[in-house]
Order: sequence, then structure tokens, then C-alpha cells
Amino acid sequence: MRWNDIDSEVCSVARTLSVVGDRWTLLVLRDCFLGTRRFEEFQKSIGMSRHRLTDRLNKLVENALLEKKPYQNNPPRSEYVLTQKGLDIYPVLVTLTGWGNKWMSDEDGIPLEYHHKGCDHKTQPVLSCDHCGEQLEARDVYVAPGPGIIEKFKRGERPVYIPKKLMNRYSDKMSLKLKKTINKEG
Amino acid sequence: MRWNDIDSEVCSVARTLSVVGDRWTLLVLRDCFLGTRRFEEFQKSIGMSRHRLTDRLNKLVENALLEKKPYQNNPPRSEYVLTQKGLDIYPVLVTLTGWGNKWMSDEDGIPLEYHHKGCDHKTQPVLSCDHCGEQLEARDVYVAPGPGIIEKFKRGERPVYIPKKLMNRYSDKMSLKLKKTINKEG
DNA sequence: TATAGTAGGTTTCATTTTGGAACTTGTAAA
DNA sequence: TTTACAAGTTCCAAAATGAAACCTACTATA
Repeated sequence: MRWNDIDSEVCSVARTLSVVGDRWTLLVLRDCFLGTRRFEEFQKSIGMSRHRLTDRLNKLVENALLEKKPYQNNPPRSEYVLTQKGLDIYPVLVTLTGWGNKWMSDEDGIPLEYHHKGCDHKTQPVLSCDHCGEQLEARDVYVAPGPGIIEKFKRGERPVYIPKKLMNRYSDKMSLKLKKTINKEG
Repeated sequence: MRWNDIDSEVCSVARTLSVVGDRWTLLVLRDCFLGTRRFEEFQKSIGMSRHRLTDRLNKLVENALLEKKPYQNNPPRSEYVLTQKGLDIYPVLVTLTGWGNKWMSDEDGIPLEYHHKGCDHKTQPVLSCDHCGEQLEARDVYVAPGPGIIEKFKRGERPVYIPKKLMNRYSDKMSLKLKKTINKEG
């Protein structure tokens, strides 16, 4: 399979990676959240080739994570600013940072510290349940097929290769018959 | 700059991406969290070339996110299972999923739903402050240089290109003199 | 016994993607 | 007049990828 085709996978991870899952793009976005807006700034900060930077910025604009805003006309110059869609990537950068802080830091310690304006404390953001507010780890959560998979199965499409273990915890919205079909095929 | 050199950047995002930031690796890890453990399963599920899969699995083992465990001797066969370091990537996958659910879903709806075992409710995990528990968005947080940057500056290294805006909110642990130096150079 | 199937790779080779360096364009400053 | 700046573009060699075929050691089936 070509990388360019993963945007049509029925998987939110794959679809997201089709937008931000290549070399450099997440570093460009990291810089955006640190206040960087101009071509030369990105290039100096990230150290990627101008060639690639042009391409990545264009794709981020195409995908509407960034907006290109002119700040002068002659010669024409623009800034790249985050849209809401781009701002929403923040949690991804935060969790990447958290993992790097924990597993990739050197003896000096972590490079950047987060501060929560609300409580005015240093913070390491964690995942929590949007229903009960409790902190979440991998073991506290399970996944079940949602409408995006179930509807396609009902129409006879076979959108994904679904691990059997997952299917054993199928959503209650999925009929028993459907479950059987999936298990048989899977 | 070569992609291979980003692991030596003084940035937790860059360092993390040096491990999981290439094509396919995060999809491999996604599958791990869905219960996939064997070569053929990964290959069928992800659809990437066997060639690349071999390489990615090896790198994940090298980087200690996966462990290779033999499950039979003749012929020798192994499973790839998540280590703690690998399990800790979970928040990254969850936030990627969240973004994809919001911005990349088709008319059918989201592919997979999360359930919180603790409160037995559907959940969309969110970021929250590990100090006060409040939900976090980009605007609620600011970053300041941590020891990983400050110590290097003190030793006269210039580890990063730091946007001026960031430096204006420098950590109180950083001396005024140091701040001046940085602003002058930056 | 011969044949096919399974699992986990490796090899080869053509195609894509990347990185680096130099060049372009319009303007302003020294 | 020369230099600098910002935001690209062009060209080319080097690296990464994808696909298909092959390999090895079993096991199951005809």
C-alpha cells in the first residue's frame, strides 16, 4: 500500500497521520504553537530544507491546519497562522512531549516545562475521561466499533481488518449476527 | 538537516518523533494496542510492505517500545509485545484518534469508540492538568525553558533556536543575565 | 509420497521522497 | 553600487519506499 492511500483507511489514527504523519510536519506545528509564523523562522528553527518546508507549509494550508495571511504586499510576504483545526492538534504535541520528557530526556532534565495558567502550577498534562474526569491509562479504556465501522459492515463493505480480540468486545449496538459474520471472516 | 539527526535535538517532540515519527510506526503501535502481536497480523492489518514492516518492528524493539518474545522454537517464531515504554505511547494514539474523529470522520461517524472501564461510560479522553485536574486547551497553558535547556545555556551551548516570544516568558529559574544573552543572540 | 499452506522473514529493483546548494525576485538599507 | 532580507524555486544526487518474488522450516492434506 502507498502512504498516499492511508487517508481512505477507516481509522482515525491513519486519517490523522495522512495529514501530520510525515517527517517534519509535526515539528512545523510545534513551532506554530511556540509562536513561529514566518518561513525563515521555521527554517532556522527546524533546520529542514527550504524545499521541504515549502511543501509542508502548503500541505498544512491545503488541509486547513494553517492559514496563509499576507502581512505586506511589495514584495508579497505572508505569515502562517493556526486555524481551529490546527489548534486542535495541540493535545497530540502535548502527549508527544510528555513521552519524550519521560523517555528521551538527557541528564540535564526536560527541555520545556508546561505551566497551567488556571491554577498557576507547573503541569504535566494527562489524559482524563471527559465524563467522570478520572485520569486514564491504556488499561482503563477499551474500544468498540463505532458507527463508522458498523454502518459500513451493514452495507456489506469490509472496511478494515479487525483483530479478533477487538471483536470480542464489540459494541452493543452491533447485532449478534453481525458479530458472527465478522468473526467468521476475520 | 537529516531526519536521522533529529534525535539529538533538545526538544521532546523532536526526540519522540525520532522514534515514532516516520511512516507506519504509529500504525504498528496502534495495532499493538488493539492486540496484534504477530508479523503476519500486522502486515494484513496495515497493508504495508513486509520489507518496511520488518524494519519498523526491529526499530521498535531496538528502541525498547516492543519486546520480541519467542512463542515456538521450530521453526523459530516470535511475538511483539508492548513494553512499559511502548504502553506509554498510548496518550499519543488517543489524541491522534481524537483529532481524526473530530476532523476526518466520514458521514457514517467515528470508527471506534472509547469506553472508560472505571465509570462505564463512552469517553473521549481529554487533556487535563495533573495538578488541579481541570481540562486543558492550548490557550490555558504556556511553556517555559526547563533545566534541559537552561543548563545547556549556562554551559555556553546554544542548543536551540528559541522564538523570542517564548523567551519573554522565560522560567524564573533563568537569570536575567541569561535571558538577556538569549534575547541578544536570538 | 507429493503438494500446498503457514509464518516470518530476505532479496532485488524500480519508483518516490528527501536534502543540499545554488539561483530568483522585489525591495530596502548602507 | 553593493549588500541584505524574505520567501520561495530549480536542479540533482542520495536515501527511503513498495511490490513482487524468493527462502526456510515446519505441518496438514490428498
